[in-house]
Amino acid sequence: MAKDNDPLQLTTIDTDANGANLHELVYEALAQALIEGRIPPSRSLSLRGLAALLNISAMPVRGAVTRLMAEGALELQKTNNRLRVPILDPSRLEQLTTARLWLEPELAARAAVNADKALLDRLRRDDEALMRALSLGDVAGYMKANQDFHFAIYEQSRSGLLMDMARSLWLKVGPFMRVVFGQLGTVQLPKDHHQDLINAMIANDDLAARTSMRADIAEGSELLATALN
Amino acid sequence: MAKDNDPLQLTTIDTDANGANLHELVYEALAQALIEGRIPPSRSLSLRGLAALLNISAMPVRGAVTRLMAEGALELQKTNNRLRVPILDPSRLEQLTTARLWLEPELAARAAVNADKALLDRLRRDDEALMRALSLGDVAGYMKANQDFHFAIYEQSRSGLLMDMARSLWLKVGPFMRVVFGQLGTVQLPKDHHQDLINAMIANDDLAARTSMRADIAEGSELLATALN
DNA sequence: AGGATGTGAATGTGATCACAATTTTGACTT
DNA sequence: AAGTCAAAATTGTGATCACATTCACATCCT
Repeated sequence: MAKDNDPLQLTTIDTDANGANLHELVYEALAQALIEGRIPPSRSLSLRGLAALLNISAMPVRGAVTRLMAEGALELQKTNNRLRVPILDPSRLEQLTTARLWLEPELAARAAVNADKALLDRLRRDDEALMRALSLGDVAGYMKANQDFHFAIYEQSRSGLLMDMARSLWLKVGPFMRVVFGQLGTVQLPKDHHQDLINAMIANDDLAARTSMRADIAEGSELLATALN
Repeated sequence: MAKDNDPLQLTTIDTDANGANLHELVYEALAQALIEGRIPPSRSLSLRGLAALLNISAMPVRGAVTRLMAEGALELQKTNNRLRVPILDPSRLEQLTTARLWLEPELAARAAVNADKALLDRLRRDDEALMRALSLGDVAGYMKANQDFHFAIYEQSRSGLLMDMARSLWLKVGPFMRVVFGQLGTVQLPKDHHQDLINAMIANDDLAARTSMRADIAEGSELLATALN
């Protein structure tokens, strides 16, 4: 049954007063939880359990989970029919990193061309939130602020298909980033490239944006790789 | 209701004598149909229609279609609740091409390192089938042989995650490739780079594999771009 | 005749039930 | 007290039903 002290902190589903479908809302809630690392890899989920947690039927949860399994963010272990976050073995991590190291610099370069004042305001705000979380030792807050920062940029690229690919990659790394970053503590988390990225956006310098983003991803992935091997 | 003369030619679902789930089989049948371009962009599908076509309930079809919508291979038009292949506008095609031009050469390079005799045999067989289809003016046969050729290589890369990304991209181009290639006729379809790819695999030359694959994708995408603009 | 209109069919979505397979549990045995 | 085994609860999957919305088409009115 549903635990009251739920560590997942799923966004409460607004059953009515919303145009979207229910399974869409469930998907977004679960996806956000995965990206922010609120679903630990060890945790085993169940359709009915999640449904009870959200006070809805199991049906929309099934749809949402099906989608997440389709993009490899969740998997159903065939041996024991258990729903889990797929283990990030070295090979998987290497492929994920390779893809991110190409895709996200590309998105940053495209965003630099389109950058405007609204983006800069948002980036500065997200960066402040990130630094604040770092000083407070708040890993969860760091994860969320970091995601906001990155996807504010990707959004500006106006390349929805590539951005969706990036989001799908974040879905798979999120849970493990959370674990590793929690082990390391906020002091060691990457942050130095964010100012470079902001500067690149100000100057509409796509080349600088590309290299800065690449450095940012490389640093974060390095932490993951050393911790997981 | 189900038309008897069904142009989709969905693989008949083997209800029993199979370990996999039903919605998994439906997914594979639909995905294969999309990649081979047997589902024209104009065609509107329905859950119950497909279910009747396969002599099963609408439930597994729902699961399969949900997955395909998740990866952007199908979409549900919000205005009229109709299930269709998403239109490949110029922006979408550009992003798709950009992604393929990075991803698939990378997969080819990895495959070249692992290439063995079994792969070469399979590539030669697929290439023969491709040439045969070309000479017969059989666009559908060309699509299938071309897919077999490419994914035999990608399989050899032993990079499942990246290969899945590639498959997801093919899902989105397939229907439009079929249309455009049908308009052009088999004479103009790309084929010259396949022998280069085979040679690169023989020599375990990852660099040559990368450039040949890039040329192959570029040529095919060029045809698409000129036809769709 | 041509356009508005209303009725029935078909759509995706969600809930509920049934079922086989698995896990967990709890009582019983040694 | 520890191991064993059967009963009960839980799992994902699939079928069936209900419902609001939308589409298609025949009908009617002007």
